Amino acid sequence: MPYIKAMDTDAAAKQLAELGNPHRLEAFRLLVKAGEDGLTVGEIQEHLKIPGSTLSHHISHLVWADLVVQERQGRALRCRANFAAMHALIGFLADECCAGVTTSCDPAVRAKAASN
Amino acid sequence: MPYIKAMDTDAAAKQLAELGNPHRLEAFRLLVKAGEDGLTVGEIQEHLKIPGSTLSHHISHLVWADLVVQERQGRALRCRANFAAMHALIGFLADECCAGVTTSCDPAVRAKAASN
DNA sequence: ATTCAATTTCGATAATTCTAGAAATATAGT
DNA sequence: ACTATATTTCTAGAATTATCGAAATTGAAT
Repeated sequence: MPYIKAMDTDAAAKQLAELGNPHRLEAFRLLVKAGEDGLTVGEIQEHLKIPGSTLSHHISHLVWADLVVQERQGRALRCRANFAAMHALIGFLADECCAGVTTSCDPAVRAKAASN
Repeated sequence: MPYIKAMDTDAAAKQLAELGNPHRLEAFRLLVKAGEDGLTVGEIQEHLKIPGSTLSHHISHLVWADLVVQERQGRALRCRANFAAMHALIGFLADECCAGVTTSCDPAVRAKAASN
């Protein structure tokens, strides 16, 4: 049974490639750390210190790959990591490297591991 | 406690970028499926059906990123997935997305999950 | 030594991605 | 309507990556 839903190689490659850029990976890391609150584009920019147009380009990549979702809040755009997509990607990689086991991102696995 | 060893963002980005190419991801998938036996470059080529020079280029990327190791066997080059590196990468991603839990690639977690 | 087989290196071109300034758009406040 | 803020879109150049044929390398076999 696939973790969330079957992911084909091309979709996984797309997401991996998007995460494979230092600026984008760092931005994504920040968003994960920020959790459900997410961060605005401006807040991300304060950390990355790169021009807005460059950052916007990178974030649009992450959105296009469905790794980040955006929601407008007034004149700011709030970005959030798409945790479900990330879990699916990790599940795909775990399938590749561990021959089908689920990841501990799976609540069921975490519960079992925690019960000790 | 990090999964295998701490991985910095740039190293992770490098590996993610290398896996983020459809040809390379497919080649890596084949190597994972092949397990410890690995595959020769020629065997990989039979599957991918791309020119040898192109394939060689892609494999050298995977080797450079430490995701694949090569060993000469007569006139063939046998390639193997670097499972330890893959585990470390998945561990890094899991840290990013699950706030520090280990992956089920971790034998301890797998044992706990299996004991039910 | 010659030949064959497996793979890499070279070299050139095509395609993609990155970067960032300038202009445009969207929203809120006055 | 005007102004300021937040962010994107446009545009173009620079840099990187992908592709693949041809030539070179490596090792095995005759």
